Amino acid sequence: MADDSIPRFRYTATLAEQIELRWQDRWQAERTFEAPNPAGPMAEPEKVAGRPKLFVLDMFPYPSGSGLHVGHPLGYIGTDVFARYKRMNGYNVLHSLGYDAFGLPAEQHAVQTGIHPAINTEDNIATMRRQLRRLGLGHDMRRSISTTDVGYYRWTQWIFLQIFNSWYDSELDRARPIDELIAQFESGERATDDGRPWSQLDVVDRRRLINNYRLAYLSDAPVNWCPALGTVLANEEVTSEGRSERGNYPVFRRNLRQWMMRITSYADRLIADLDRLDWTDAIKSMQRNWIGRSEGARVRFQSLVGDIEVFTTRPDTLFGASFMVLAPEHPLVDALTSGEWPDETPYRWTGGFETPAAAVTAYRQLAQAKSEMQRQADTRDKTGVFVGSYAVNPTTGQPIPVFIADYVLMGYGTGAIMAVPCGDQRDFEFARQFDLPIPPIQQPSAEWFAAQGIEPSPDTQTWPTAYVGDAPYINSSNDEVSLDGYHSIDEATSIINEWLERKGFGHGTVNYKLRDWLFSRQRYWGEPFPIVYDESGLPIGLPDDMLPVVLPDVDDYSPRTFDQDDQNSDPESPLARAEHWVNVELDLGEGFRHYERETNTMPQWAGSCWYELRYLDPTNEKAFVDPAVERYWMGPQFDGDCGGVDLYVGGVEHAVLHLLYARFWHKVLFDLGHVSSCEPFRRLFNQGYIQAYAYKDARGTYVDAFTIDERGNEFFHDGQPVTRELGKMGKSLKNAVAPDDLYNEYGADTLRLYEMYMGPLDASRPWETRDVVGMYRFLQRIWRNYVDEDSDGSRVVDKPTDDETRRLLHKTIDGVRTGMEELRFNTAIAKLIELNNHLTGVVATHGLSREVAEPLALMLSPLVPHLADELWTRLGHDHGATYVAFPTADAAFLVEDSIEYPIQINGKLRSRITVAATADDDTVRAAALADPRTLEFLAGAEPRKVIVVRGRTVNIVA
RNA sequence: GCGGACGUGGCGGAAUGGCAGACGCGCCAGACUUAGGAUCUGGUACCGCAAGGUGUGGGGGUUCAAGUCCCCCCGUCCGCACCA
Repeated sequence: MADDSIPRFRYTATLAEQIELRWQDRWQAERTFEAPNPAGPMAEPEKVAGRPKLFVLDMFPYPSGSGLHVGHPLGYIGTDVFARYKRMNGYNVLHSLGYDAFGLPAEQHAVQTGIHPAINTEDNIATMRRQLRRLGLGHDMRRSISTTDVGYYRWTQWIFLQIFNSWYDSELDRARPIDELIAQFESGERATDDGRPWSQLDVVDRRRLINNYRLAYLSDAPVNWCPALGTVLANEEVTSEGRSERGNYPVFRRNLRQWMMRITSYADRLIADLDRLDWTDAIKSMQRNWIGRSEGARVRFQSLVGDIEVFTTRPDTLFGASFMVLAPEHPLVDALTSGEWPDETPYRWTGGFETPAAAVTAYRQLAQAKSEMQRQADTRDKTGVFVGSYAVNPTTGQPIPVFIADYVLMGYGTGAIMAVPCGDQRDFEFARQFDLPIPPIQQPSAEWFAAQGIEPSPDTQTWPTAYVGDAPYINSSNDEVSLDGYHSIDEATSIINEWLERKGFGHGTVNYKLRDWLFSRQRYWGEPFPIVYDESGLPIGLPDDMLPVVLPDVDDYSPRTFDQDDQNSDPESPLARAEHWVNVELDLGEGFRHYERETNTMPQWAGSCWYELRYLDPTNEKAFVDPAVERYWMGPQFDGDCGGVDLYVGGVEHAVLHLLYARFWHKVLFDLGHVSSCEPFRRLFNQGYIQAYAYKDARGTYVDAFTIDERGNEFFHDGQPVTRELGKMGKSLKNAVAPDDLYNEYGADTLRLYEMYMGPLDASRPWETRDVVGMYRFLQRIWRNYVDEDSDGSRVVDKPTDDETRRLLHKTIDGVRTGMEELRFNTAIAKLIELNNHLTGVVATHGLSREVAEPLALMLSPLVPHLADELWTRLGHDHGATYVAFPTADAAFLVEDSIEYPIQINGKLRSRITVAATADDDTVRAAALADPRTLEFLAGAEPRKVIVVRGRTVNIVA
């Protein structure tokens, strides 16, 4: 294309870039997006007064070194459009973007290059800020913190200490300062765990006792040890195959001393408060599933070596418990394993081994090997062995055999179950596998038997499956309690629970899948714990005035990693090598003494648990956030509201971990009175992903997606056929499109507009570079309607527009407002295109009336702010459109003079009539019936019924 | 298996229970052009020359009226997954 063929002042990528860079500089110089606070160093009370506030938040990114692709900023553009729209509606909008910068990639980069991760992180953040700035995002840069800033993580450490110095009062159902617990022990109001009076405990015992109550505590419980990564992992970071989420390495259960957070104390509140949040059902249900609340009972079964406690959701089926199953690693298994097989032990139960001990050992090995083989191909065959001893069913007094089997998991409930084969499908299958009796305790309905294709019968040998559900109980009574004749699970459960409690065999309870949160990692690039140890080996929280505990500079950042299968290896924190840092002399109230620092660091999740709060008051050195500032931006807004961020936008990948952890921390801070909001994120919106086609050759290798020949429905690379699939955009799929390419070709406003136009923000959609041109053409047409392409002169005229255009303008304003409010920018843009298409016809002859030019420029402002500000100032205004009121539709122009009614006969569109908008139903009805086409279709017959829907339609039932 | 979301032209997608397919891409035609990968105008669900008919995964239902509400089935995607 020859350059001289383009009009000099056309809206090209070059012109767009000039406009965009100029406005970006001006916004920065004029501090356009700095949001005033009600108090503190960013206080501008006169700007805050009388305006509603809005806190818009993006899930902050990890500052990757590899650069952005067009998929990354989708959500950021969405929040920017919304924030800009709200600013124009008078809101005081807080919108910023920080960086979640601790974590593995920076550390690995440091190990490889020998450059300190802090330097690399800083570089990456600078790069990312530059790339995002080019998009024209209206962020308050003063608030753009990084989790790795000492000024930030000092408060992460402070919050850790708040959690460490708290306990959960289950009666008041909230966290309280640990001092209040100590006071309860001192006064005797609360008994110590072993009953000894507080005064008789020595200092170390007291500390040990208190430590058991802290919300952050050290535990020797089994944790997930990943030798290949050289660190322990949270349950949430381990896949269902027992491998690491990151890297897919084997993970082993090991007893190691690690920091835990008592998130389980908050399980019920984390579930209950979901009802008060404006989140999608999908995310809420993921959180509920993850917490996994189930109501049931704990029941103790006597055995020769002590009670075996089980958790069951069906205590009503206790009479049918005919055997027990323990997880292979259950602590009672060794004691329960008898010296030899009892008489008449079926051969099948023994696994073919001479002794129970041999069978148990062999089975445990098998179970372990199986979990390492990732339980591929749903081999759900029930396996297990008899341990050679019996327990007693408390309802019947009968001995029942005890098995171990891998279908019972140590990590859930008590790691042991009572097996009720007639009422639980897994137990049923196990019973069938081992020829165990299946005593019937419920009489299913005739319909059930019919559905199974068998005759009704209490003989469970004929049943193809277990029966689960309400049904009359049978064989369910002893001298003291009877369920026989009852037929609802709820009724039977409360009866049996009452009996269990009375007899001391058990009690109703609630069980959760959620476990306490493993909070320590053997990593360098993370927040150091504000914890030291004295000679007792017990942890001591540092006083606030010793914060921050700064991450020491070390020569070797690398974690000690091991062969991925070396499960006997031990974690070793890189910080342990910084001996001068680990060993400190501190005065903690008893004069200077020697202490050793905690050498673990916090997990990457820590920094993202509270960053939204720091945006509010990023420079505060007295507090993590000024309470008045927090109350202003995040406080409850209405009755029953928890408060929190007004709009939080991010991907579903954080549905569980980040959102659960952040809610937990926020609730602790709420309980302790540090924040006024009881939830961090009132409204959560999950943006979709930008997908892109990826192409694989015959060998299954991804090939460059930009050198594909498309012939009909077939695709070729270098002449070879390749297959197409839709995936996430990214380097590994060789289908990433860089924003720079779009800037060069079209400009940032076009890119913004295209991303918003592709579809609703919450849907994923494939990127099509060839579609971008549509938005480019639209902006060019806009430009051409305002500016003469040849002379750069204005085409705007100071005279009123015509009626038709005016009505369309107000309809557009109405539609655009709706789209903006509902985050459906695609429909808002469509309305703007319609208006502009109409204007294109008008402008050629009449010029562009200022009456339309001004509101159109303003409506464009949230979407294409650079172009809009340029047009706005060309209209004679001194400043950009950021704080100019968004146009309001005048209802007078939304009503038409006349309305065209479609006439349906028997629901089918047959004709149209046009009547005055003021016509009442009878008039419309008469006009419809007088319509020649209607008469033709009715062929003289009387209509049975005529329905007139004002302003919509007429339906005639013939 | 359980839970959640969803299914509309060649493609991305629009439709408070009230004219299905707004808007964009692509495609077709025309205008202006030495030229068009610029711009402007018109057309474009499917079948049919037309009149007309058929159409929102499939089947049933509610309703004057269903893409939208209800039931069943099929399919896609996401999460959890031997959770007692």
